Amino acid sequence: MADLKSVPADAYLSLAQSYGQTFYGALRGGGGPDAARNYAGAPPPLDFNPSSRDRSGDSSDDQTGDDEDSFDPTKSSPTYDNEGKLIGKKPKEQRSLRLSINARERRRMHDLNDALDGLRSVIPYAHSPSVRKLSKIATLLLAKNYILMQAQALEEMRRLVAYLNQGQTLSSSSLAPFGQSSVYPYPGTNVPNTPEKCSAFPAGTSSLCKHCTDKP
DNA sequence: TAGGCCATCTGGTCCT
DNA sequence: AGGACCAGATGGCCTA
Repeated sequence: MADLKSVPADAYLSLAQSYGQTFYGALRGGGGPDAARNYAGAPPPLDFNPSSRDRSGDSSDDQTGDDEDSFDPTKSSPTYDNEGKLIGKKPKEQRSLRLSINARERRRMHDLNDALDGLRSVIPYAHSPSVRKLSKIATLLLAKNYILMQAQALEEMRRLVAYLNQGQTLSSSSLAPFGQSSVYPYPGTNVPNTPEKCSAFPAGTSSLCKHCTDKP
């Protein structure tokens, strides 16, 4: 499903067009085996485990987990609140509440990342180990363009179906062979037998349309 | 080394 | 009150 083959090459290029550096940078990144190093990892486990994450070297990560923190006064002293809101609470309670909030936020971000992974899995781009995973912004932009492209393809298909239906009706009444009918499915478009440009697809040519693909 | 990307922490705001 | 959401700050990792 999420295969490059499902999208014509030119369409794919146009998909990437609005991306700019971010997208190309992501694709470019895949050179060596280490290109996908950090990005080849599975989505974060549901139950967060700092030791299982590649980026556990992050200093802030040391505070993750719900009970692992040996309270570091230099990092989060109760006095950090200059509004005085938390001053009245016991430091342990404050700390516990903070950790709980942090854990929730972490979970929320992991869910968001899981959703992004799901999105990446259904949009067409090279899912090869040698290609770096799309960044978040690139994923969103590519998905948007992909949706727009699919909508356009759907519309094109609808028009073609309408055109074919009409052609069938006319040919059954032996007016003209299909493709040479003087009647076109769109008002005001009396198309000659070999049109310069297919008016069925104003946005351009279509691989679905005989007029567009046939060379005179 | 600069820039891009990311995870996490944190405080604020809004909603139930 | 507690949870969800958001945006800013921070620091780490990686690549050109």
